[in-house]
Amino acid sequence: MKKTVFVFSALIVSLLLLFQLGEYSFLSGSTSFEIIISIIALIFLGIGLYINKRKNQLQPSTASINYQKIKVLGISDREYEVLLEIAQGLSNKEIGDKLHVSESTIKTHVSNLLVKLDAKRRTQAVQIAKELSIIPSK
Amino acid sequence: MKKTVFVFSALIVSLLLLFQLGEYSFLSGSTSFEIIISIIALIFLGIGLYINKRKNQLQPSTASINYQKIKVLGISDREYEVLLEIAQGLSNKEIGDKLHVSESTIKTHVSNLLVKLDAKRRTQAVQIAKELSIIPSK
DNA sequence: AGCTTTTTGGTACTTTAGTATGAGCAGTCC
DNA sequence: GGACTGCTCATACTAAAGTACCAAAAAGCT
Repeated sequence: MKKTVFVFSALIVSLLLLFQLGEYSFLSGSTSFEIIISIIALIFLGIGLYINKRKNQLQPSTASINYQKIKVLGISDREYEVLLEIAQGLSNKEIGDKLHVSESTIKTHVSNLLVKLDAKRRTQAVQIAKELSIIPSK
Repeated sequence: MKKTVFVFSALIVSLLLLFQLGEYSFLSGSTSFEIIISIIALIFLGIGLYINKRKNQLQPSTASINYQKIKVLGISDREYEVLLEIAQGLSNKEIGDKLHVSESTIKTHVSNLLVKLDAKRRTQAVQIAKELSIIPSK
């Protein structure tokens, strides 16, 4: 991928040089115009790619969560919090400690989550939740 | 790869068109210079963002698995198979049926995996494995 | 062939997960 | 104020998951 980009970039640059040095620029009689166009084109291409990089770096964590689907499934705020902790691999006891409630409460939440996500196990619930993009995939 | 070639081909073509347009506008006298510049800027910004999108769509699925790390951790082929099934949310019994071995065998594999991945639970093992990029994140 | 690793399987046991049911409490909605 | 929803917690139970330890084929390596 990177090599291809580099090769084509080099191709474009050489094309520009050809226009500059070749007969085309002679016929048009306007040497400076193409230079300006090229520079602007490259600058804005660079800007587009920069936004790309920015987005790529931000998205994996933010990765558009489908809040609409959470509502449709009837998952409450607290249940969703528990779901996130399950995805982190915590036990019911650990989640209870983290959210300052008893293990019993977590068990209730988990049980409700399994029904709402149509899962048999917490591992399956996590998989389904990621498939539905209601929790980040990493 | 093919898409990248296509994108850059389109880029070159649009460059040629712009030169043509530039030539024409100069010959015809005084077409607004700023408008041409703006159009060029927008087109190339669009191209940059298009490359962005393609990259974003390709990466999650291709998401290079770190086979090196699997070896370093000493995870065997069979253990890795089991790990993938765990990530899919299957129970030990279900994995056993799928791989045509007993539940006991799967338990042994899982136990070994937990040690090698330094996890306490299978959910945590999945999380760690995804963090280390040794299994796909979705 | 001899050695090592992997894969397989078992028993016995502890721990965690999940189900079913009931119940109290706070806030919201007519 | 009653109905409703969400959050909390408990008990009692069943079902998985996980540990520890052992052992024997199967496959790889030298």
